[in-house]
Amino acid sequence: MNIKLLPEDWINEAFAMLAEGGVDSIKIEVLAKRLNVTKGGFYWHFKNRGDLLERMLEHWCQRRIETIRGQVARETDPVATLNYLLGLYTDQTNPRGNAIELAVRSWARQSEAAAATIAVVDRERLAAVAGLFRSLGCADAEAEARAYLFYSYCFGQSLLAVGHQDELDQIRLLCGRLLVTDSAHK
Amino acid sequence: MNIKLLPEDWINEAFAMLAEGGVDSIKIEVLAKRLNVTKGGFYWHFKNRGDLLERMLEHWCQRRIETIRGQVARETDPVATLNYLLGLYTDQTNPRGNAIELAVRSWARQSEAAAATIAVVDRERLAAVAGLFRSLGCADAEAEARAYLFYSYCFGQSLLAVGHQDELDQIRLLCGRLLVTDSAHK
DNA sequence: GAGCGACTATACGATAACGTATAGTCGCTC
DNA sequence: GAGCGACTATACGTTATCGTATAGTCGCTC
Repeated sequence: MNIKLLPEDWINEAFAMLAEGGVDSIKIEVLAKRLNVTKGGFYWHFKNRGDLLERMLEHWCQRRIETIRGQVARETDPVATLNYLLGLYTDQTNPRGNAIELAVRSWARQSEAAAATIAVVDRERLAAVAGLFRSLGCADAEAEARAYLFYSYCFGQSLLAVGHQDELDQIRLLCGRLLVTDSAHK
Repeated sequence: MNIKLLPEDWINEAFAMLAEGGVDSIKIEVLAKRLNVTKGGFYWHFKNRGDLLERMLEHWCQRRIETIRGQVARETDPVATLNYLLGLYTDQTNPRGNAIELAVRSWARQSEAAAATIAVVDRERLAAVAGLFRSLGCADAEAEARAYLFYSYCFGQSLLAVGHQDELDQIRLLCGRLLVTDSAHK
């Protein structure tokens, strides 16, 4: 009756659970129930829970790298690209992606494998953004520092729980200026 | 034979577990074992697991507020204070405090109570740091934005997993300049 | 040294999760 | 329409954890 579930489907739903409650909240039977099947199916596709987690990391790593490469490759205006990237983390339009990002990073604090994965992704993203800053005329060291600050801000910001929306919008606008626009005026 | 355990002791050890593995890793029996007693004692001091978690939040909230107030009250040179605060998060000297900070924030994503707690702490800290920036001559809006950027950087930075130590030191030095020193030259 | 308050130790029942085993179903091909 | 590969459903054993109950111990006071 139902269309067959692919490993992708399990992984996707597992990411939803990850976003909602962290790695530890990924329970196989709960996951199966959310997909309206029983856990028997899970063990067809996956060796065990660890296998799922591994494949989630691979999946996430690949997508993140594809995405950042795509975004920078298509770049014409570095400032616009930086502002766009910034928006990915500050906009309320992508709460899920944001939650996943944080959850994976939280996961990395307990798991070597996850830590290794985010290290790969971070290197890629920092290199990409540092490149943008260089094309705005920053020297190598400053470009790297600005990239580092840039991503720290992106992630750290989702950890701060303050302010009302309009107030926040104002603050973030100014932050964007400090992070991006200022670097071009030199 | 053993000196009696106070609720504080339980809470402290629970924070250690929190730092190591997140809220979900706080298991009562494991906690008791780490204190070399059995869980019977736990239920003498605490109504149940939720009670422990609540009291941990209260404890954390109080300490964080005391700390930030103390640090700012004793202030003579705002730049030095800002750099000192920055150091608290970047130095490797306080990995535990850092880990707790992140773990509590991660916890806040699953729990209303934790979210409310960090909101209180964040408000306090942002107000304190914004005050420092104002005393460096920043206008209100800019001071708030800089404070927001400042703390986002602090937390976000512990989420980034890249670079070797010497490289990182260099980057962080520059970030400190972008965040703090620059704001004074206006 | 009896008794009490503040605990700790042990044992228990309940639930939830993991992973396995086994039997069933469904859709496709031949 | 038989058979096969790709799954799903059900049932099971095991372990971890929660919370409770109950009995013990320890140190102090009177």
